[in-house]
Amino acid sequence: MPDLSPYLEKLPYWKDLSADERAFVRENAALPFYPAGSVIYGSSTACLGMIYVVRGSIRVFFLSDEGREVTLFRLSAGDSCVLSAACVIEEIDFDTQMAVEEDCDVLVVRPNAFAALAERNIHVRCYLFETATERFSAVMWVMQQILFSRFDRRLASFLLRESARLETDELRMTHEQIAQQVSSAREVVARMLKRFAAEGLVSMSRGQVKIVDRAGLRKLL
Amino acid sequence: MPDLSPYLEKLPYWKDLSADERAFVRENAALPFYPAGSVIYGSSTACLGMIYVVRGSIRVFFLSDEGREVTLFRLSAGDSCVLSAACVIEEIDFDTQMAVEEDCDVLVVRPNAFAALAERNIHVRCYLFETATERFSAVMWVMQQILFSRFDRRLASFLLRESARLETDELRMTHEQIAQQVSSAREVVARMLKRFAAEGLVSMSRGQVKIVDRAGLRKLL
DNA sequence: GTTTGTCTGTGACCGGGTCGCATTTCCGCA
DNA sequence: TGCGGAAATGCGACCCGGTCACAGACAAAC
Repeated sequence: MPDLSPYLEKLPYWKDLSADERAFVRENAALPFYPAGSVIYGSSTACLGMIYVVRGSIRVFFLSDEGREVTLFRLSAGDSCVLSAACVIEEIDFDTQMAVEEDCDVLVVRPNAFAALAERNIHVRCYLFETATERFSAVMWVMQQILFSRFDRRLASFLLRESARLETDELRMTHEQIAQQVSSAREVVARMLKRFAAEGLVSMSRGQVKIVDRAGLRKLL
Repeated sequence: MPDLSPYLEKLPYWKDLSADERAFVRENAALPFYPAGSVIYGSSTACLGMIYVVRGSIRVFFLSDEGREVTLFRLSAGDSCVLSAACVIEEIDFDTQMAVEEDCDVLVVRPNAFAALAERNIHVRCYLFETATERFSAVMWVMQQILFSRFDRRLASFLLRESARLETDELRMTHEQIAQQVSSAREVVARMLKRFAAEGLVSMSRGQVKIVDRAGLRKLL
């Protein structure tokens, strides 16, 4: 059993806990490892609780009955999230899925413990709603994109963002993976990338997209 | 200048305020009247502040550059909302519009005052994020509908909900108004209503839709 | 009556999601 | 070295719903 202290101290509300409460959290926390590809939270899994990502990255998305996915946001090292504790938060009554993109170590505070804590300590309660609100804000931006932006814009914007994030203009992703991130279908991404390629904005090869004309892409926004 | 006390006491966080804070709110509150049709908050208006609806109803929606609207939720008597104070809440950085549906009396706490209050009083701060989260939850439901539900379902569901809410099966609404509520276009609503009528689910006349076969509509869900 | 504005009906078109299947590329392994 | 299968891509047909451009149809005011 590893010592969780260094991670527990990273919790945004740790400083607002009493000694008793800290002990209580310590007893109800764990640090599981999740391999890439695993689904850590969703309709088929039990309630997870509040999470803090120590290493790796997680994709949070809607899943429809027919299997369509809409990506809401991604969590990476240092992020915490309470949507995985939705089941014990009465103010939140919708359901999301969480899938691991890169191998993850995740600090988990069990759902009931977290709920009890939020009940007793107003700082924790405040933290809970505050992070939820921040996610809200981010998700609203995504929704505006999906609802109002033509697909060429959305794809161009994604390619530019991703290239900036990874500091390279050779993106190692399949059309399928891109489609997942921009919440569209593989064929649609392929169609548009082909158009982009015809216009000299990008070049393609199996499993990779290379940005050729960054300025041209930016003009689409 | 009317006495605002009876309304101020309805604020969810009123009981958590000190005497000083109550006086402060009193000095920074107002009770304007807004006629149906007016836009009380949006890209073209100043920041409004935290609101509490005393009478009437308000529609909150996204507005795209091209003028498309997506209805998020509606506020009616007794509801409060902080999205109209988004400009002073750094955790919220997206923008909505608010339009009056039925003549409204609205208790308003000016933005800076509300922000100052939230800064000083953790209960107010907690209230702020808590209501934001509740809206979040409701909006997510709407988004799931728009993203995943076929239009016939969405329309049927709206007709049934509205008929239940108003306790009548004769809905006095134009196609245009219906389209606004379900975030679609007038022509699309007309098409679908015609189909519903052909199937004997509803009957139509100018400015009104009558639900004929409630069970049939429900079967669409 | 006529006028005017609101409401509704309709056909054509477009973007993008869906489906089915063909083809190419990669990679492990005989 | 070549083969088999999975993964990745290409592509045409179709559907749903949003958009556009009109053309009636109806109601209230005069």
